[in-house]
Amino acid sequence: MKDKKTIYTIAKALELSPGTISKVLNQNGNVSEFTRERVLKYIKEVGYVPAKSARNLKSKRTFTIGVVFTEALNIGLEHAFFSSLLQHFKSYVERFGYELSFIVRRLGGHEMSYLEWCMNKRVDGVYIVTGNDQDQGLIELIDSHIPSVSNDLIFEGLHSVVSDNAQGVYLALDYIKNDLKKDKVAYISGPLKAKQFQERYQAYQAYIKKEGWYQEKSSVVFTESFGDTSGYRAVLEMMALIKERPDVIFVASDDIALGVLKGLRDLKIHVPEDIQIIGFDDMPFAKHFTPTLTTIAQDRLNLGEMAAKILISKIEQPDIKLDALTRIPVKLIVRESTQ
Amino acid sequence: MKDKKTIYTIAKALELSPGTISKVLNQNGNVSEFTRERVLKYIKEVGYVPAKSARNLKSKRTFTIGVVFTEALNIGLEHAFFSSLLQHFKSYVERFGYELSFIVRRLGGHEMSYLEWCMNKRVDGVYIVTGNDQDQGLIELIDSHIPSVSNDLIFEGLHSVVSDNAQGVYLALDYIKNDLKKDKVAYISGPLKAKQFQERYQAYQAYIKKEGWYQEKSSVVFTESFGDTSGYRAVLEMMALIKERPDVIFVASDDIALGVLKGLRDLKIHVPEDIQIIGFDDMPFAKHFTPTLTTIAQDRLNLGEMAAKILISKIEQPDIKLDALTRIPVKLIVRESTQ
DNA sequence: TTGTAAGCGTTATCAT
DNA sequence: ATGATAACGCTTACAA
Repeated sequence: MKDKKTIYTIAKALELSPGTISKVLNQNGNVSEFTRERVLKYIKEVGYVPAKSARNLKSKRTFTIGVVFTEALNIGLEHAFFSSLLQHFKSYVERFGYELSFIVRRLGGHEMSYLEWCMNKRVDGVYIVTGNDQDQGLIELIDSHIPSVSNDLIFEGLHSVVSDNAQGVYLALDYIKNDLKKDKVAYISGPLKAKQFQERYQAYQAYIKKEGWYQEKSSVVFTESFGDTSGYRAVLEMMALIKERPDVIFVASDDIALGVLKGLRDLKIHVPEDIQIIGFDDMPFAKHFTPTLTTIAQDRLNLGEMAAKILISKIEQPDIKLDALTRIPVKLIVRESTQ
Repeated sequence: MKDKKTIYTIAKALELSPGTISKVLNQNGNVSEFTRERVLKYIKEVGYVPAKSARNLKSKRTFTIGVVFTEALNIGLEHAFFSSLLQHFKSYVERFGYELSFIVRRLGGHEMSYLEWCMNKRVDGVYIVTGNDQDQGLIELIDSHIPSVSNDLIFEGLHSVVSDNAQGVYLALDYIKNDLKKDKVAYISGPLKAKQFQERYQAYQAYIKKEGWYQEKSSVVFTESFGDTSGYRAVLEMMALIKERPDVIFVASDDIALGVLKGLRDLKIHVPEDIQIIGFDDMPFAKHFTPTLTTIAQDRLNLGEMAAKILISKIEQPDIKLDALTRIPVKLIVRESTQ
């Protein structure tokens, strides 16, 4: 086992002072190009890496980003869509030397708010993978001076990186119109308390209105919650109440669409022969549904990486101003549930 | 914003010395019960939490566990089964004040081995969610003095917490024999380079032999890899070569079983009418397969938590000896793919 | 351009 | 039982 290396041992080996080593490590201060090279070379040679704890202690920076993964759903990492965002975010920030730390509500026996936690841990920034916008603690956090970014919530004062929901809805509806040549469509939405479902619903309404497509009261159903069970209930309700059976049902998320598919199967309504289905998200499993699901693919890689990029720039260049909302384009993936 | 709290501010407020505060925080040293209570109460009141970086710097402990998530599969958090283990592990260790940090191979521009990383970060222990047992770097890490535990790999010198694979195989085969009343069975195995697949295969062989069940050469097929694509190929191969069509195919993992289901569908072989399928794992999506999958459920909660528990005790009581292998019972979940 | 030295907030070892 | 004080390994003025 190699013995412990510190800037002192390095300084001694190179007959320099610790301060100088520190300067080359932090690429600031004045160091001659020659010394710089020499130090860098030696460091690489012996595989030295600065002790984070010491650096953090002194510099008040931790190179750590706090992650908010809402506990409402309480499935955390098991949720495929958000895990995927997190995965991409993580890979990106790691390239810049940051690491992630999940924000936990209790530390050392003391129950604490998000903000308290972040201040105690001295995270450099906060990444909200998914959160609950009713959560006062979250709002307090967002309103604080700590840089933050979200891949989910959208609201005042928070920088969000989200999919272009309106574009997604138009893509789906254009496809129904131009390729499927249908115009009797129904819509199953997630709960409107989520801003993203609001956006999708508004776009849907706008499109329908513009095209003057047939709609009846039950052509739109809102689910109570987010999972497939909600979708199952919603489609049963819709089929029970609707007068003219739609040609296509557009479902606001794949999770919900999974339940819709199941509901239709139980009703002996065939997909895509009797009714065609289009989802939204392209969650990893959508391609394994039976039938495989046509859907609007969110660009998870881009969502996660863009959020990472923005957060890092907010941390490292606090002065530059950024737009509060970044939209990531989506695209249509055609599979078996439409034809 | 409350002002920053340190043991100094606390000491001052309570008219004590910083050292005393430190002592009560660390439950060691001599502090009168009275002072203890007083400090504890005050700390809770103002929501103080020790600055980790300072503590780490001084104590050489980080209360951090390094996580190895093999890069071979390269899907990391997106893999539902392992994410789930990680999630449970995480929840458990957090209750004891530990946090997780993913082991990354390059830090600050320097490419490094697992062991180097762990030493530099000074993690207290290592958790291998999933790893590649060919990986020299991993082996070096395991052989080091750093406490470690695995939920996947099994080998010399490593403490593993894994499912009782043999029990799982017996459960499935007993079910086939006693409930399904069948005895013409085939087996699709994952690659034997994974120890867990070895165990399952051995148990299968032993059972078949004991019962004297019919087997031909193609009654067992090994996939090349882990995903559903492998399963698809394997079942096509099996169906092409096998002489007497089996009543039941037992598949060594749900991931692979997904592909098997798809393969059979393409072959117009109905499940469960023509052939019944039993998987292994009970990954979160198995209940959404079409048909839903009968499978051997691994107890993910228990696997993750037991690994956590063991690792913490190895860290905190290095002297006590533990068995090198902990088996977690599995159970049979009957769904639509058998009848 | 480089060296010196004072912290950063803890813990741990001595004194008291 | 409590209080001073010296590390821990780094950053950052400031001095040389």
